[in-house]
Amino acid sequence: MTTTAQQGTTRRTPAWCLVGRGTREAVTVVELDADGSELETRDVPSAQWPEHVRHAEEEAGPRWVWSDTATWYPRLLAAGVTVSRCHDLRLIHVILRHSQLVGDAGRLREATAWDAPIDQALEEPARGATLFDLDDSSRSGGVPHALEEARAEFARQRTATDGAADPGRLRLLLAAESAGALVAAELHAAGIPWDVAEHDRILTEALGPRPGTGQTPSRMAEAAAEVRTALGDPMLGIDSPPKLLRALHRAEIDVESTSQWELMEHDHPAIDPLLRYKKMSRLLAANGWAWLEEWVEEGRYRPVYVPGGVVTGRWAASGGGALQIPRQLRPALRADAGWRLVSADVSQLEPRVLAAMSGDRAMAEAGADRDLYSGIVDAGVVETRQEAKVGVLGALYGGTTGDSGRVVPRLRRNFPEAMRLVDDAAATGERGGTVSTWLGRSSPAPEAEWTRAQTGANLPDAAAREQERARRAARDRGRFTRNFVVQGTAAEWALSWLAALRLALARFEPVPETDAATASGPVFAARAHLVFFLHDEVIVHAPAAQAEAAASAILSSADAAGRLLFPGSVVDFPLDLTITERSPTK
DNA sequence: AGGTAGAGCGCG
DNA sequence: AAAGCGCGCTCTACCT
Repeated sequence: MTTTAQQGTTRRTPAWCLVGRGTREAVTVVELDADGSELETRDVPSAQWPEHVRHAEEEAGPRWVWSDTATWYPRLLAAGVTVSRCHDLRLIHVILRHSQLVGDAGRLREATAWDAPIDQALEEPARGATLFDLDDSSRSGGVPHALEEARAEFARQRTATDGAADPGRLRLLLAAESAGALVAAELHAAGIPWDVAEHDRILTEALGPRPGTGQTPSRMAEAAAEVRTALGDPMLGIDSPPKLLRALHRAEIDVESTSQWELMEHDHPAIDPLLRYKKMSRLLAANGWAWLEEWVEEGRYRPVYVPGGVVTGRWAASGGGALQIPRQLRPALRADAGWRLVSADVSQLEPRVLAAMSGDRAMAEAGADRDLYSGIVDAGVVETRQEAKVGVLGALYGGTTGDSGRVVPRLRRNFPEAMRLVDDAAATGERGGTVSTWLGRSSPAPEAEWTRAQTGANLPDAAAREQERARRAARDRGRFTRNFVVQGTAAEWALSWLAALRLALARFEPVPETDAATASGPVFAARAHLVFFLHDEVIVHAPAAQAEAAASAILSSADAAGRLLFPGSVVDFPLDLTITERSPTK
């Protein structure tokens, strides 16, 4: 146990610092030993709280326990303070409440304020605002920020975790989830460096020059005119699917919907301009000039990331469609002068995760040190890389038709352990059961309506229609649980990767702040930092001199994540990594 | 007028 | 070519 001398007395450094809103205008900090016993409690005036945290970080680097990272951490970041680790009570509550690894969840399973769905709009702390300007109901859907409630919840969570079937595994998940919450707040604070001029250039090239308000860009208007001419309907409202569908039928184009994949199968002079129009219309609506004005400020795009926003454990995002930035606009993501973007994505993360979870040696070998799909071809399982890809995706998603349906049986013969794992997960889901990820995040129980339909369909007098509907619902749920175990474990791998990476980057020596990067704020203008995360992909914004070191950190963090989750596994997680000034379109 | 469902399409 | 999983966002149609 580390000790520090302070004012003549010897003090044990805390393993945990539980913080909560205390008395008026103060944050109460309860320092706890590793075993949870209290060392010291103090009130810190809220104005001095960031300084207190900075000091504690330098001294011991405790794990900060707080109600909700999205509430507490932005205030520290705004004051230029980062923390190494935390325990996010809100996110962890959700995991523990549902996890199959937790035998006796006690009161965690009861509906409480900790379960309230949160208002996902992360509020910027107003200038000079303190935690005391927030009452519990003002955001986070009523998650309690007061000390006593946080303390009681933390105790419940510790009991549940200590008594879990595999506490070590679960603790990894809780730590990774919390680290993700820190990353999410940091990504928002730093912002994505966004080149407005480049974005405008891409829009102008694709759509024509920016039109006046309410006007259609010229190239879109031209395509629309071509469509109307080709369909012989000069007044056609192309943006209305029902009207468009009727016009297509009048022109004897036999489609059931107006979606592009169906249109593409037909040969008619209206099709090409229509597809071009749709593409342009989408770009304009989702990421046009209005988007640019709304979302990019001082060269930074700051989406709100929502850790734990997806049942599988993936993040969601709100604000400008952060997870759907079209490839076309990737070049607008550009490093500041003198800085670089270090981009990395994992090749075939989900199938590799499946190989590791199931211990399928043949699948691990197919991916060893190379493209997994090519490896499946080389192993003689299928003829082409495309077949391998479609087959593997079919295995993960539950595809039964077309090429994927044809290839999956071959995968089942060649990769029996991997296929058994996903097939079992599907079977469990079809029965209404619960499945869990590698680290213990469990799937939600079926809706009452789903269960009712299954029970009803089993009654002797059930109508054939009812039975068919119930069977379809069962298969739908089976595909969901099949994918849940893999998608969810891949999310755990990615969180572990992020967690290791942010700690590695935090150890980089600060550089003198450059004018260029000051838009990222006091913490991030002085060293390499994460600016983007998308399921299996990260981008680090780094001073040119730190770019190589950042690349190494990304690689070694991926390695560490693999070893942490799957000790002894032969499965590797290769990255595609580039150092550029401008993000490549790929 | 205002809320919501569905279509459609972007991302992994 | 999509299919089979998970999302968010914008638009229109349709409801109260």
